[in-house]
Order: sequence, then C-alpha cells, then structure tokens
Amino acid sequence: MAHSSTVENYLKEVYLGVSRLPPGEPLLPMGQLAVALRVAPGTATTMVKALAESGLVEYEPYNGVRLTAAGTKLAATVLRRHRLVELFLVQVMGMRWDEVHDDAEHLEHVVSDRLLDRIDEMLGHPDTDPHGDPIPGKEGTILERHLETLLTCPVATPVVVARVTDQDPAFLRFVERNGLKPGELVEVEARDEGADAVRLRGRGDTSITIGARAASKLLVDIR
Amino acid sequence: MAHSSTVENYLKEVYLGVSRLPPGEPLLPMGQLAVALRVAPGTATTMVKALAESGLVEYEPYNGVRLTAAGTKLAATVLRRHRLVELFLVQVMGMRWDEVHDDAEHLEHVVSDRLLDRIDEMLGHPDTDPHGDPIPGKEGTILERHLETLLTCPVATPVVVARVTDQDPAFLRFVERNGLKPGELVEVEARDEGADAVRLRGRGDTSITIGARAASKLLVDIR
DNA sequence: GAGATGATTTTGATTAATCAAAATAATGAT
DNA sequence: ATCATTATTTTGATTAATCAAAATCATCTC
Repeated sequence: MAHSSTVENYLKEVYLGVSRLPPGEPLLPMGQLAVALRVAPGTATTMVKALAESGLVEYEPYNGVRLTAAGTKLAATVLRRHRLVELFLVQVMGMRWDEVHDDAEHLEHVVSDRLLDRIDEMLGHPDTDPHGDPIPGKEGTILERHLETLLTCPVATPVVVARVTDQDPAFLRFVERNGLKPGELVEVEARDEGADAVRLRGRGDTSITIGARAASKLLVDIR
Repeated sequence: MAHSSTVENYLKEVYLGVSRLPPGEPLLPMGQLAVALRVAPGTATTMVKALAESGLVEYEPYNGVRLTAAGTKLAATVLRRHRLVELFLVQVMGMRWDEVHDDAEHLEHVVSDRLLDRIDEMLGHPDTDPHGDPIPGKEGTILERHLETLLTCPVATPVVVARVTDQDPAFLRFVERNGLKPGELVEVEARDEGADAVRLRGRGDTSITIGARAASKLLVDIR
C-alpha cells in the first residue's frame, strides 16, 4: 500500500501517460497504463483502486485514472530521481545516452535523498536530462514548457531540438547519427503529407528525410 | 526462487555470518541468520530450505546453513557490488565512510554489470573498500587474508590498521576521530585483561585506551 | 537420566503483486 | 436500435516473503 517501487512505477506511468494525452482530456485509460507497465489489464485495475484508496490517484471506473496532488508530487520525485540519474550516468560515468535508461529505471527507486543531492550538486542543478526531459524540482514542481514538434513547427525556419520523447536505444542512436540531439540546430525544408515524411537540413548541407512518426518525437524550440 | 534481492541478502548474510564464525565449524546457526536479516526465525528456516532446493546453500536441520559453490559465487558478486559502490560513494561522490553503508545496501541489488564495470574502472580496479573489506573479483574470487586484531597482535610492535569489521556509523566516526582508519600506523602499548581494555599509541604522542570489544573489530597488518 | 531452558521448525495466516479467464460495460457500425 | 467488437472489471488462484504462536528438538543442569 505504501510507497513500494511498484507504487512509484504506477504513479510515474500515470503521469507520463496523462501528459502524452491530448490536452484537456486528462484521464488515462486503464489499457494504456497496463501496456506501459507490462501487466495484465486486471492487474492495473486492482492496483489503481488501491492507489485511489490511498489518495494518490483519482479513478473513474471505465474512464480511467489521473493523479491527485499527492500523487503528482510523488511521481515528480520519481521522475527527478530518474532524470538526474540518467544525466549523471552520461556526464559523470561516461555512458552513452542510449544505454542509461534501464539503469535509471532501477536506480530511481533506491537512490537516497542524500546521494541525489550530491548528484544534483555535482551536475550543477541541471534542469533537463540528456533527452531534454525536464528535471522536476526538489519540491515536485515540473516545468513542462510547450514545444512544437518537427511535424508542427513552421517550415523554412531555424529551430533548435529541445527534447526527444522516445527512449528506444535504436531510435536514439538514429537521432545522434543524424545530428538531431537536443541543442542541435535544424530547419524543416518541406513536409509531404502523402509520403508521411518530413525533409530537414541540419548544420552541414546534407538534408535528410524522416518519417512523420519520428518527426513527432522530436520537440523543437522556435527561436 | 530465482535471484530476487531477498535471495541476494540471504546469501550475503550466510557468507558474512559463516566468515565470522570460529574457523573449522562452518555452519551458520539459523538464529544468527534470522537476527542478521531482521526476520523471524521461522522465516529464515523457510527461506533457507528454498535456497537449499535451488542448490545455493546446504542446510542441516537444527545445525545450520552454509553456502554451496554456486551460492558462494552469487554472494561474492553481491559483495563485489556492495563494496565497489561504497568505495565509489566515498571516492567519487565525496560521501563520508560512515554514511555510505545504507545506500550501498540498496544499490548492490540494482547496479548493472555495465555500470559496475565503469565504477571499477574509474576506481582503478581497487581491491579493498573504505573499511578495508576485500572486493571480490569479477569471477567471484574473494581474497580473505588472515589478519590479527588489536586484541591478538604482538605488543610494542608497529602495525598498520587494515580493516574495520563494524559498519556502525558511530563506531566508524570514533575510529576516524582517533586516527584508526585503514592505513594508519598504530602500536599496542599494553593490554589489561581485567579492565578488558587495550592501550595504543598512533602517530602523535597521545595514547588512547579502547575496549576489548572495539579492539577486536580493528584488524591489523603485522609489518 | 529427567526436567528445564533455549533454539529451531511447523503450522496457519497475511500482504503485495501478479495472471488467466469469465463477466460486464461501452462503443461503433450497420 | 441491435449486434458485434473492444475495453474494462471481477473472480479465483498463485507466488514470494513475511509473522505469531504452537510444537518439536537439543542441550545443559542437577
């Protein structure tokens, strides 16, 4: 009932799931939660009812689940641990950004406040992790700034990649190979609705074409 | 049954418990194991029987438990993780040696091989942790060298503290305050059986007196 | 050697987390 | 509106880990 790593994972996934939803409809369907957590649907239902009992989520049968204030705060501390750890593994331990997710997934549940403080300090109180995901503050404040994607940003306008919303190692390596990591300057040359593709140009003259699905995972800052 | 952190803890405590026993009598009584793991006696019995079933320990009812070769290997990898993590927290993260045990206790179960390799490399493949405990090799080899204690070593002979076999933070701070950390040079001036005490002199002229119980936890290298 | 004492094992229950499969509710299409 | 499909919830079981308390075993003392 109280604060196991299972609970932390449920809250984290509810947070992430809801934030991936179209805005204004903030109830995460049970099915999506179950898939994210790789558990049977019934398992998610049972667990969510228990979390609702503890005041961490609101649960509407057949509609879905959302976090309460208390749940949001706990989810934020888990995300803070996860993201600080990821950045630490890259910056300090010299690991690649595509190989830190699994370690962080485990470490996020066991890193003590004391150790996390050291990590935070050592990294200079960063506010984003290697993927551009915001690192929640100590008190649970999350600064989710609104960003366009390469699918929605203006064409023929220089933009800066700010965030990559897919942790799949193969995708991350693809992103890196093509100079599309957070911080890189790119420009959408054209979009082809029919071909479901986006053509872009980074630094250097080479232009590349990526699928719409991939483009939608690259968030950019319109500078 | 297979490789949970509970299993890892049982194996670790069997290893540590047996090694604390008088040599030649290598069966750890259930009671001691239960105390070390802070579980009820019956719990330890049940669990140990399951571990025996898995071939990780040998269990003799009413006599106690010892590790098999497979169990020893697994225990060694847990100790390796624990001790490398402790040293890492001290050397790299700048934590005090008396505050790293609890973090290591949790981290030892989740650190991946990849991350552990980085840590090991970063520390230059060390062979002891901050308390002087030997760090098992990658393949599970543990070099437990025989050491005297301040209770058994020759009197009026310079010796070097090699290992402190008590993780209690208060004790560790006491050790540090009195210049008795591993590496420090000391000399037993006299022992008083009756008073249950040992008088020693470190660098500097001040001599201090410690109890026999404390003296027995300070292992020294007779150089 | 016969209790008494202490350690160990058994027994019966409990909790957290899970699954498979049956039952039910919601949704969409004709 | 009705039926079929899909999503969700219920039900009944299972597994790992634990405890309290009863039963059993071993040992020590006289």
